[in-house]
Amino acid sequence: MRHPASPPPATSLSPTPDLRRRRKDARPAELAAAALRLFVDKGYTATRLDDVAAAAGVSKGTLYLYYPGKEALFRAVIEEGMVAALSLAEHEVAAFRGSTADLLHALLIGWWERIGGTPLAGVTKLIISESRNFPEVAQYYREQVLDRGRALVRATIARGIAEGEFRPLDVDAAVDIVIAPLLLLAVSRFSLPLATGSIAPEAYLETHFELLVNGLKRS
Amino acid sequence: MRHPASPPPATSLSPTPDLRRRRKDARPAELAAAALRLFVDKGYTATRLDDVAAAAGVSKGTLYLYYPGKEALFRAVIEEGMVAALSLAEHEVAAFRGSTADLLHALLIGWWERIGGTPLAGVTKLIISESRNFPEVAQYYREQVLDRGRALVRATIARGIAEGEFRPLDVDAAVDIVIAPLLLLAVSRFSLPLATGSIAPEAYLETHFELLVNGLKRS
Amino acid sequence: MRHPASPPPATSLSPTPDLRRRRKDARPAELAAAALRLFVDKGYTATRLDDVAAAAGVSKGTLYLYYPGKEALFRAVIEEGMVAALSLAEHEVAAFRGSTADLLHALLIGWWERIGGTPLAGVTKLIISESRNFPEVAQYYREQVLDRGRALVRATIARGIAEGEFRPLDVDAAVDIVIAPLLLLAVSRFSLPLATGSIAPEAYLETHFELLVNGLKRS
Amino acid sequence: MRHPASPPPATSLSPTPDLRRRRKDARPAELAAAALRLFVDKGYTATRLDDVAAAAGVSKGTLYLYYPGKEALFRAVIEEGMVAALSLAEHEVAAFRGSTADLLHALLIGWWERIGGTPLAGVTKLIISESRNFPEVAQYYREQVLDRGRALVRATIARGIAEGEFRPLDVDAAVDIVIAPLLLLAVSRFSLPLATGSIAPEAYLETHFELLVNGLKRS
DNA sequence: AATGAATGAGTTTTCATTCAT
DNA sequence: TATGAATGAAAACTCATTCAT
Repeated sequence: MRHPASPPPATSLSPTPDLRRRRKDARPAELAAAALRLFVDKGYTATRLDDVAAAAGVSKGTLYLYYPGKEALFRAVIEEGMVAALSLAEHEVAAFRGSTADLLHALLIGWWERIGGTPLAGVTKLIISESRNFPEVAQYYREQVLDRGRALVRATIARGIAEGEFRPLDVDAAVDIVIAPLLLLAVSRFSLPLATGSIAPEAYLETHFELLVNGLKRS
Repeated sequence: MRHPASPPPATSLSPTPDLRRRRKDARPAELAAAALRLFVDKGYTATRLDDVAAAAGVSKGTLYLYYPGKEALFRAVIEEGMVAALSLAEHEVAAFRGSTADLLHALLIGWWERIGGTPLAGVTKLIISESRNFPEVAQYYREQVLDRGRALVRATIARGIAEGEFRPLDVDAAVDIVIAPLLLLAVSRFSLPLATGSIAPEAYLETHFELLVNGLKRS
Repeated sequence: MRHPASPPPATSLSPTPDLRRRRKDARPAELAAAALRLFVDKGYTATRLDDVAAAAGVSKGTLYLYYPGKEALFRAVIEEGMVAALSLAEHEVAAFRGSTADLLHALLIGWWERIGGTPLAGVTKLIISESRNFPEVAQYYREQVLDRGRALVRATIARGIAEGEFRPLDVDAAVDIVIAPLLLLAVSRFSLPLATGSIAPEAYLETHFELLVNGLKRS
Repeated sequence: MRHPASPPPATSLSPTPDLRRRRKDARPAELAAAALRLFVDKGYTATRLDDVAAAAGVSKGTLYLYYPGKEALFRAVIEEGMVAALSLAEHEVAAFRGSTADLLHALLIGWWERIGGTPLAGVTKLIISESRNFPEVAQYYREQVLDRGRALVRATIARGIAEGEFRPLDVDAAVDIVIAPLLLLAVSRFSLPLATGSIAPEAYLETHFELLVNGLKRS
């Protein structure tokens, strides 16, 4: 604890209060979160910046204090959050001890908890809808999210084959079969129920896992 | 009334009446095809009717002779083609004689030939992107396309179980697992390669089928 | 008069009436004229395209049918009219027969009639005000208008010296002294009366000429 | 009340009070100088107060501590400096002893040294560009600067005529001819080289003077 | 039927001004 | 005094829709 006799240095040069500072620091993320919600719901072009501002509780002009324009806001929305979630998953896979089936199960559950069941899942719909209009952003997403996610699943399946737990098969194709239902589940949350005619996401994932493993497992 | 056997006299004021008639009859479909291409590529809101008209080789005003507005054009794009393809599939399934695995295989191949590999596949991306903005259209698509397609797959799996070819399992969830890779494949053609990192669609479908059956089949 | 038996060829392919065509052809010049008036009066930035459209009697959107944006309108305003007037003057100078003093007088009068006394004079104020904001346009104006105009005066003075009518002097500097009052007169019409405290432009030009010649003429 | 001989104790809460005071007193002039530079370069409307503040090294809010708004800043820019320079010239003319030609020469040189060659010359371009948007400011400038400057030249020419050094002529028109090249020279420094195609300002002024006098002087 | 010029409501973006700190 | 985050009115530009021809 600081000695009571020493007053805090009166820095007259930095009178900016903490409250304002904290607000300013949090703004970009708040704005991006509001934008994500609306972009995912209505699409990029159909979303008005007026609405984004209103959803974030600021005026239209304030948006431009933090992002130079609508497209920059879009980039921020795509390039945020997802990458952090992936890094976490990569560490977990590296540290996992147990059967490959359990690892695969952990991957599915982890995906749901940190991506599929969160607002981040909307990014999937957004990137599907807008990739043609933003090729560089799509490129970034592909390299930093899709390819890394696919590598994670590929390593897991390869591990299962190497250890004799899974039968030999076309690993790349299997990766797609693992991933496809996840992506559809994510997209379904923000559009039509393309997947999961009626069942809950958790049950859906369990069935997916069960089918997968019984298909992959050496009979 | 015109006599059926006598062709209309080709006056200089109405040259090539047949050609124009044929052209006129084909117009709506041509316009819808052009609109589909652009809607799928850029999204509904970002597509300008100017561009649709140009792509169809007509003037902007002409669009309004065939469709009352942009939204009507969108409805036409969604509500056309897909339903016909489904009816065909329904008849084929009903008439199929052979193992259920073969039927499932025929379904996947038929889907690719009549939907997945054609411009119609773009409707899938379009519905994902725009369903929130057009709830009634989404409702129509769900009932007339998704539900009927899912019913087809469900009947097939149920047939396999009933005949002892497949092991008993949660049929509804299995339907999703069957369908998800198809939808992702369709969407991938018009956005990012979400599925099929590198392999050809046909090989992708074969692997999907192989994995499915070895997972479904009683071991 | 056309023979009554020969009907005008019914070109069903070009139903565009002359009236509309004539209107469309005249539009760019009408818009540029309105823009010139407002740009000169208020300045480029302070002029609203809404006002330009209103002054031209069209809607805002119509402007964009003829010019891709505000800057293009500015370019058109600067790059039109002045050059044609200059070409005319160049021909007149080349064809002139008479004393150099008379030629100089004709130049001043001709300038007033075709530029200084017309709306074109406003371009001078406009280019002064905006040249820093539009370097390429300024470059064009300098080469196509200023330099050519200056060359005209220079040739005239050189002619006078060569024929012994004027005394030898620094021709380039003299050119500026000839031109400066003209430019100020033009600018004065659209801003403050920088020149011509009170007298009429014609009298102003006559005095300018008289002073010039009595300064140039061999005493 | 503070004793005049004892300087204020330099407390840690108000460091460098003298410097700050001096800074504070100089602020309005510093701000006006920065504003002049930018207004002249880009025009009044196209200049952002953000940029003025940045150029003066203060924050945007600080501007409003010294001027109530953008227009007030414009007024200050116009109404400062020029008047002082004129008063000086008026005194010099009144006290001048020598030939009228020498006086005229001194006027031209003095103008260049105290106005034409300094940032003040920019005011000329600014007034030309903006007079229509600020009629009262233009009125002030006309009365306090233009009319007084013109009176100075008029008195000089009249003196020459009265003393038999110049031939009789229309004095008002002659004033314009004297002034026009100066104004153009000033404007040229901040826009296109309307005057002085290539020569240096000093040589330009000397030629102007020589031409003028040889035109004014009794032959 | 077909055209395409014209419209004006709607959207993005800018910036003078305010005000809490 | 000084700051700079926040505002919102205003301006450039777009595009679905209309309609005279």
